[in-house]
Amino acid sequence: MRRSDCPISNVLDHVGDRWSLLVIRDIALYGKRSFTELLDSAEHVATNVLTDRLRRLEQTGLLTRTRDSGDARKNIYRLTQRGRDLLPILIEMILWSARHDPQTNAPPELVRRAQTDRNALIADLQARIDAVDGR
Amino acid sequence: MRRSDCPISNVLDHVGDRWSLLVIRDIALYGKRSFTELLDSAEHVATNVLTDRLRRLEQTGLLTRTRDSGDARKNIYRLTQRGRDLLPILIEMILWSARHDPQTNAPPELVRRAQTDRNALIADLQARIDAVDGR
DNA sequence: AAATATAACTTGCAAAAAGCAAGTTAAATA
DNA sequence: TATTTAACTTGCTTTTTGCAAGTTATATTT
Repeated sequence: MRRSDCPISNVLDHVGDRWSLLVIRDIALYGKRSFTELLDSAEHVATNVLTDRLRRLEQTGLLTRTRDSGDARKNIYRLTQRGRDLLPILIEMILWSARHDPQTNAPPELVRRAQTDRNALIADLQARIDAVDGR
Repeated sequence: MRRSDCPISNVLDHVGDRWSLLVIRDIALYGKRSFTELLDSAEHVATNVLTDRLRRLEQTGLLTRTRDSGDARKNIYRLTQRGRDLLPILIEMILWSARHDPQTNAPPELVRRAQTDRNALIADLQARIDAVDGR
């Protein structure tokens, strides 16, 4: 499983594929929490791949799965603190694309705050996640 | 090729696999510049995969390939500005592992500077890359 | 000059992962 | 009761990865 003791390699062992960080993104930034919501993204992940990624992310402690108390068919996927702490990596990716690939739709206001007010932005985004999760 | 206009997805389209960012790491942080040096990492990438990743990273403008003037067998792989600008992402990955997986060998001094003196650290790392590349 | 070594691949093949469509099960809604 | 929805699961094909061996051009050693 773990390829080396390198901290970068370690992160890639968790989320170093084309889908895992998109799941994290959808939960962290778009407030998605259920399987069908996560399925419904512009990148069109296959159901079996999404099932697999959710299981792996749960197993490695990046998110939790609970049954919806209101609708027993639904699972609710929430980020753990480990998962929420991937936010800075997502932010840096947004900044990279904003700089080097302006065709992507990085929200200008978010980019501006990330550059001027990084820590406060991250705190705000964390707070928003907590709010959605009722914390 | 591009799955969506999302800036995060865009970065993953470039380096969203288990090897590309390790190549970037080895060039940016360990001063490696040739194929054999890049082969010789703890994670043991296969030659055909390394060849493929170098070609892709070159095609998407993250690095350049030139012949070594001293030894005509050697290629020299250097990061472009696009590639060097991935450094903040690598830094955040190191911080994540330092926090959540202390078994990894994140250099404590680098972690400390990343937390207290982020911009200066990144400038220093950039300068070191430039120095290796003779800029 | 000939033999050996090195750098950077390339090829072939088996195994793993991804992608796609269709099917399944349990729970909710009409 | 019939239909819809949520979350998978299965089967199958394509793509990617991993591993070992082979190739070509250049450099070094004898």
